Amino acid sequence: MPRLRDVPTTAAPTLEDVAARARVSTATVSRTLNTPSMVSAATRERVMAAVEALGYAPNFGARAMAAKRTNTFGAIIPTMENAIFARGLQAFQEELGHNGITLLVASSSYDPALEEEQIRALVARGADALLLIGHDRTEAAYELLDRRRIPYLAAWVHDPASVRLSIGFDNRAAMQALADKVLGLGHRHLGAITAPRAHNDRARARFEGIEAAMRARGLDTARLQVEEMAYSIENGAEAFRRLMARAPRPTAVLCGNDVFAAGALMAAREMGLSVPGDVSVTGFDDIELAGIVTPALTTVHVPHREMGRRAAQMLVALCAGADPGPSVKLETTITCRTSLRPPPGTACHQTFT
Amino acid sequence: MPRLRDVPTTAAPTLEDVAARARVSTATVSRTLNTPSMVSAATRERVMAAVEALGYAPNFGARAMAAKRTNTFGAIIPTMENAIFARGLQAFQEELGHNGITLLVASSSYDPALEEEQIRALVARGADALLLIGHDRTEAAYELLDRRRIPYLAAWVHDPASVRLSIGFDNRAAMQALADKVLGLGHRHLGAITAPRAHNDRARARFEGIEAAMRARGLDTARLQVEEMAYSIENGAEAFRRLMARAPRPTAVLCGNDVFAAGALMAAREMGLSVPGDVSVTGFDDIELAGIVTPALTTVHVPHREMGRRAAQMLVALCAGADPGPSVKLETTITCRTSLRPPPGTACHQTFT
DNA sequence: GTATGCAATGTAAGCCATTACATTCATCGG
DNA sequence: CCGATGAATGTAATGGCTTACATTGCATAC
Repeated sequence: MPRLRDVPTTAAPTLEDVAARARVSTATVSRTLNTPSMVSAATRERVMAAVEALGYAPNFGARAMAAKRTNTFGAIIPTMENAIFARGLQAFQEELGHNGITLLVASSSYDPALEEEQIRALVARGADALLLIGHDRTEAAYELLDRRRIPYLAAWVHDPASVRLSIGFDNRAAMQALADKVLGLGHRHLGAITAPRAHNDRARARFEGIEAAMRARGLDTARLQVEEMAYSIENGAEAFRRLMARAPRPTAVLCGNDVFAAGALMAAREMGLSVPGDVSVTGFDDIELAGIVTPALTTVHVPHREMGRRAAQMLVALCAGADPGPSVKLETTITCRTSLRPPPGTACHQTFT
Repeated sequence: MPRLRDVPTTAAPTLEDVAARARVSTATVSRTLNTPSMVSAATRERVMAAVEALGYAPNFGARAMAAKRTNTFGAIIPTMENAIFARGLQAFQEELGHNGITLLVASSSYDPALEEEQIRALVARGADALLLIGHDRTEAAYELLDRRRIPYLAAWVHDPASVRLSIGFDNRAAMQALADKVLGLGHRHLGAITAPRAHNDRARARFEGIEAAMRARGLDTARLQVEEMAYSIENGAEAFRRLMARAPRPTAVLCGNDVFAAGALMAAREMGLSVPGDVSVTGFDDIELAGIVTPALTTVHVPHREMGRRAAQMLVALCAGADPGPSVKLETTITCRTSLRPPPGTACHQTFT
């Protein structure tokens, strides 16, 4: 049986160890590491050699305590279980990386109390700034952030009514545009699958977008069949089944996101329903999944990467005391794939792209 | 235009502030928070009231420095871009939560140098223990961990040849079983899509599993067509296209994971190839995606949640100085869906479940 | 040659919580 | 009624780093 090499245990080397080895003061070592320009080239070399030899890595806690900043940002997203926030967050992280900033991520499970707790935890950990999703959170959370003057930014939303700095898109208008397209194809019996709207402004706005589209065409929003469930593929499937059991049966189901829509497609297949032959399905977000499922989803495309990148830039500016500029509104587009078509029984020559 | 409420800015309250307000010493406050049983009920109440009133949260850095532990574990996974590690990590995190431990996650992009850097960063941040994926990493990384006596655990692998503690499954045997099933159906021209094997023992083992299955049936492994690319849907599609251009064209493509397989299915559809009519495709991991794509993937099911949960238990034990037990080998199974069938031209009455 | 300024480096005061050790005080046995 | 005991609390050292301020030494200007 193989044996582990014996490695001598060593306490973590400290600044002092490095200083002793390089025969300088701890201040010089610190400067070499943080503001190299303040140190002569010869000294710098000697210090770096010592750092190298000792495998020195600064103790984070000590550094944070002394410097009062950590070069760490935090992000709290509702969930990591699906890819909805993955791409945006990836871009956010990359951009932070270019600025020498580390990202700490936490998830709140769409629960305001948990989000507040996570905010507290990240602040205690010394996060210099926070990226949050949407505007819906507890009063206490806002108070904490404002009291401590922690810069923060709400992403994934653009709500003209809010004073808080944000970067995102108009969820309501985006969904309204999609719903209008659906109605334009002749659909009159719509179903909607939405996430719980209580603490989720994005879900609320998207849902209102559907209602707005209907009202704009003089349709009674009471005709809209609704299922409200937590985001998940399985729930999307379940909600779809329920909608198909309603009377009148919807000819188009608008899903609050692509994950729901993927579940709906699965359920449709199981029920022997053809999409888009018997019923149309739309998504929202245009995550990778949307292009993979069969039929590929017609959905709202969101510029996730740009949102993440620019969010990072704004927060960095904010932290530096610079002007981050006003809230940013990004444009969404509708990505037309194959899951949306006119309702059954519509003349074939009708255009529907 | 709405205006922000004016919130009085306050520096973060410290232990001393709390102590002053509760008219006790800082030691008593600390004890109230960490070992409440050592404090009288009356004092405890007074202290907690002060904590509440001030919105006090202990400064993480200071605590880490004084206590020499952080109740924080770290995990470094190769990627967050797809769901491969999501479920296992979720379970890991949940189990840690039950033990009052916070999880910090970093990703290495399958790059050993970056992983080493991340390890260093997490250690500097005071991680009490680390969860790592696989056994392939730099000598320096191992040395660092051993020197500092940071408990760590390799997950997603079970390699009998390694001394290092691990929890996972036998990637080689699992893939061999699947490949054997494919060969058993009559396929003789196999294609493989693998992740870069250089620094990835899981990818290597899975690939060797295919070769082993072929050898066990007396087949020449030279007949195996290989494409090696980084994990991604698009790369899976590209690799599949290339394999289909080879002669002889494979009748079954074994993918290193479900993400590749999803890409392969997409490419097949674009090329007008029927799966599994013209060509079979298999995955690995059985992530949610596997059941969603059309056709649904035949793949290797991995007990991700159990792996995550037990990994947490082992690391917690290790940290407590208790015996974590030996390395754990988990069993995988083959999940049969519809993407695998005998090669075209095979008699129809043949069983292939 | 002296005054001046500046670059390079050193000294030491914090930052905030934990905890070993010291102190206080009430209770109990004898 | 005294000393011993132990629960409750306080005192102060400690940890590793940054940075304001102090010092040094050299080049430049006059």
